[in-house]
Amino acid sequence: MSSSEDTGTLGKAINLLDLIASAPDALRFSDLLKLTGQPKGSLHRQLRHLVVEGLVDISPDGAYQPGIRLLKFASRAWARNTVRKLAEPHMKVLHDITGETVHFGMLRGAEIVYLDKLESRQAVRMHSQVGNASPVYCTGIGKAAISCLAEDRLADLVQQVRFHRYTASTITDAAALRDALGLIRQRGYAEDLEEHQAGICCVAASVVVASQNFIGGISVTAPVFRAGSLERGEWVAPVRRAAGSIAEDMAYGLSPAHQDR
Amino acid sequence: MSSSEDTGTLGKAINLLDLIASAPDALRFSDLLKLTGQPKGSLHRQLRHLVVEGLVDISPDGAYQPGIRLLKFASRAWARNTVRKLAEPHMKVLHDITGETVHFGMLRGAEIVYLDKLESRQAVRMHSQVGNASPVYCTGIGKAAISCLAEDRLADLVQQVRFHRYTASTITDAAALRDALGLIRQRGYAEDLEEHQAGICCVAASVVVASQNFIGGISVTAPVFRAGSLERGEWVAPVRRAAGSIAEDMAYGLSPAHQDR
DNA sequence: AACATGTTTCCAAATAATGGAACTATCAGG
DNA sequence: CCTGATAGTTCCATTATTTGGAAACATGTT
Repeated sequence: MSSSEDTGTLGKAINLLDLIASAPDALRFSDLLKLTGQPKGSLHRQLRHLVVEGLVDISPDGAYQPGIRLLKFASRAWARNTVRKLAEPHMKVLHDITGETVHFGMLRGAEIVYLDKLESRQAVRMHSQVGNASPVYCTGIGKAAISCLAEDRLADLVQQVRFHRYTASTITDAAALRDALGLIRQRGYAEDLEEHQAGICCVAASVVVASQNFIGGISVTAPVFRAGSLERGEWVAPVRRAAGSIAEDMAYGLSPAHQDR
Repeated sequence: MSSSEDTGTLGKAINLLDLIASAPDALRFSDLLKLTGQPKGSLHRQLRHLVVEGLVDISPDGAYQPGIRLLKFASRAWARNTVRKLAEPHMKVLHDITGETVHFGMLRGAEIVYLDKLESRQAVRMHSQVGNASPVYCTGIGKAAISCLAEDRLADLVQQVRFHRYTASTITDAAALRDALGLIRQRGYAEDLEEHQAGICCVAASVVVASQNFIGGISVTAPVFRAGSLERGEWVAPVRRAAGSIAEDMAYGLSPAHQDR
């Protein structure tokens, strides 16, 4: 099918895990049976394997949900991630300038995965955002990131997107998305004006380092009452500067000249 | 071997992932070759599958590390985890009483995985603890948790443990661990007196709900200069109370229908 | 240029996954 | 207490996948 390499048994298992992780509600065996269309025997075996390995847990009411063993893996993934470490100081600078929430994320499939977040008040729990995956078409970082893709890859990606109307302003079709991307390319930055969450908007710029196959972005997010067009206008330059610095560090800091550890 | 069920291909892949995630340094292909003892062909294929699935990323210098796709999975696992949600208010109470860092974690294999953390100052990044896995024998929660195990299961677990001396006070053999557990059972709470990190100690109590196969604990952690025997003595009752409340909520709150497994 | 080290590809043999069907458990209603 | 419906589990011959040795390929070193 389409462009995905075959990963055999593992791929099937992870697809199942993804299904369980992506579902809005907890799924029972029979829900999964319908969703996957697999025979009972196969599905049951796959689930048992996932459960034994700790990638899936069975909740007290018999529903399947992502397992807590994943926390350990993710904790290591985050701690090791060089890109994130490298971006951190630039996020701080941007955060100091704007005083608003700063996000850093990267493209993964047709979603943006948030790698880090800096918030003025640390009231909101970190896990509520880091690791979260949001659709490309309704986030500033998402649109900024894919505006840099080559046409063939963009076409592939757009085809994968399943549009969902989160708010009245959400982009809900490919044509509108392409229009938006045109404007973003022209301006050099992206905005999300309450397209994902009502009352929240952001200014974002892409961070793309072709040599490392990295496609992502950085953004400043704020509630609408603190982010009128005036404020957003003031954020554009700092956001772009931060994005540029991160890309530069990535391209430069990790070249042959630099020694690791 | 020993007591683990067979999970075929998936199990092998996840073992490999665990190896990559658990290593203190980034591993290259040949490191993994030595560690796993597998033939090149097989290892390469397994790694490729993990990489394609996003469970493993290849860093710019060619080393393998846990993939950022795991962040998404873990983020969901954390958000969905009913036990954690249920424990949160009791953690808050304990945190208000003591003013010190509160941890909540559960047993997974021979390790304690931290499910949540409340800190007076949110200076330390959350991912630095949540999802972290620490050995049972040198953490308060770990010792409290396993002090409640039945003898046969405890024996199994102790056999899995590979003791490592983190500090001068670390328990480094099974006999000493069993002694410590005896005292913990007698007292009804556990302490970690700089056994994992120099300068850090904690008071912990177990949270065990047999009907839900949950084994874990809650703890108050502080630097030694703020946690003398006087202060620790004052924490014992609140910690035990919090542990008891969580266990109670778990036993009552979640079972309209009694499930067995 | 020759070598050592690290990585990828290939394919017949060995092994594991597949999925249909039969079986068991649980529950609601009469 | 029985009956049928829904949910979950086990079994096993067939089929597809993983396995691992060997050889090719790449890259950096003396």
